[in-house]
Amino acid sequence: MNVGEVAALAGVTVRTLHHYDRIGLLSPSGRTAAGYRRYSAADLDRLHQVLLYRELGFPLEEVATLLDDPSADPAAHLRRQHRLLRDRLERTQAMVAAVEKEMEAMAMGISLTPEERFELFGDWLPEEYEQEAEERWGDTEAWSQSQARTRAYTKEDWVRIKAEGEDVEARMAAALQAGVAPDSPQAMDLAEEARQQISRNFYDCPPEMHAGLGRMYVEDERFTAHYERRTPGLAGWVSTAVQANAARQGA
Amino acid sequence: MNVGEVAALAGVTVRTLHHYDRIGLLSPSGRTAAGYRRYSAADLDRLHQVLLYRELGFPLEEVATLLDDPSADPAAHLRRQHRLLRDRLERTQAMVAAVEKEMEAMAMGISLTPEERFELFGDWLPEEYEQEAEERWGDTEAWSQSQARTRAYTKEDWVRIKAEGEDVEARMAAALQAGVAPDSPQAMDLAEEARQQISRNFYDCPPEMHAGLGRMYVEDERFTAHYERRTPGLAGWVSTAVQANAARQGA
DNA sequence: GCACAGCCTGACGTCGCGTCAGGGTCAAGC
DNA sequence: GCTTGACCCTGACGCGACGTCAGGCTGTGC
Repeated sequence: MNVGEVAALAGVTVRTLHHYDRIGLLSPSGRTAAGYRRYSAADLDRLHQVLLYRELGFPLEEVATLLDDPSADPAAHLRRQHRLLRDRLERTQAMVAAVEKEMEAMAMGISLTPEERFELFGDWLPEEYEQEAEERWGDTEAWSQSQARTRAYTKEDWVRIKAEGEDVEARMAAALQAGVAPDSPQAMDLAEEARQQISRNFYDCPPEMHAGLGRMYVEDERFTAHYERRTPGLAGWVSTAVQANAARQGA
Repeated sequence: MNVGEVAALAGVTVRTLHHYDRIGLLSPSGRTAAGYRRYSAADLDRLHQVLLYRELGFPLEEVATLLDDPSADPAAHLRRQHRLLRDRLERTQAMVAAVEKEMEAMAMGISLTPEERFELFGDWLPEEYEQEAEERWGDTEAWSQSQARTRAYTKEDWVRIKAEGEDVEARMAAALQAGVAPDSPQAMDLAEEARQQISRNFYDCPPEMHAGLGRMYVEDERFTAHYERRTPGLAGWVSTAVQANAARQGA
């Protein structure tokens, strides 16, 4: 792909891509004879990561070191991005609540003190700090353990993990065909097994998050197709089971 | 207050305040004989607005015109901030969902297409655009009408509005003392009346938002005190009634 | 074969501050 | 009354992440 196409796809300007090339953050993997930049699928992948981290407030130099860190596999990036995004979500919710509070205070004729108003800004570590905390977290045992966990997978590990996943999926398909209701305890147990498998092998997946994934299984055709290829109706069955299981866990 | 104190309170640097002074965005209302900047409560108020709009991605110059616009009263700013924050909330939720989708895709061995990955960035109007849309919205009839609505209040209007609020509160207190259950239809009707009053006189307050306010009545001592001063137990009663009413409306 | 969109490389401009430098101010303690 | 150390002032330069020309080459549809 040429710069213009990439820029349009990613929602950035051509100048931005030039800039990323110049500073070595994202150099296209090829050039035409005339010197035109040519971006590969892998380049797009990297650009995606860059834009995510950039939106999360990281300076570009920092982004480069993050992405070039050989000890960070894709799963590690996803985990970090997920955590940072959830932090941001919390912060935004707090700000919405604060504004609603002010609205209500106005309607009731109460006036808030400056301290109350600045609460959000005061004890808020600006986004730069997030990465600092992130770096510190990065050195913690739990983190590096979980990181080491996925990184240390050998080819055989992957085969085993794949097989585990296959196994649960097959048992779900069998249950569906045997007429087991997706909100039955048996189905929920299978869903729970799948959840724990994800948590063990990939990333921490609390019930609430698993419920979100369950919804996606029927909303996103890619995932629907994955299940439907095995057995028609399986996507919906798994989706319901996963959500029922999450509800059972109190999510 | 001196610059240092203000900076500490607001979570910004002294240099930032100097900068805002230089560009005329926020000039302290006074100086000491020695030239020290002295910030009043009104200055703090303005700083608060500045920081909010800044965090929402507005360039400082834009912030200045927004805040100096004589046709925008405090309520108008709150409404705008509320809308922008809710947009941001939605966007962040979408990003969280996207990352979770990628995590799951990885676990399932599916790989997403670049188009899917860039969806978020593609059709997303970067925050600058928000203000543009905002400005366009700003010229729409509905908006200027509602803006004119609050701005046009005379002193008598305020007295009337205050009286309206007093009236509903008094009837709520009476209901409480008469032993009316806060989740009874009668209580919910009073809550609904209060909600419509807010929507009429101040800002659009859908049931869902009203429910959030209801929670605040018991969580925030300022609002709790407002109700408890009138009648002990009223804060909790109103809170329950408001939330029950919101639930009744399907929120 | 030519118009016109798209690509290239400098190079300078901008925004929102960070970071000195060089010097006055103020409250506390001796 | 004098020092000391924290706090304040005004320039002035620097920086990150691009925006915005300028001047010139490339690729394609008619």
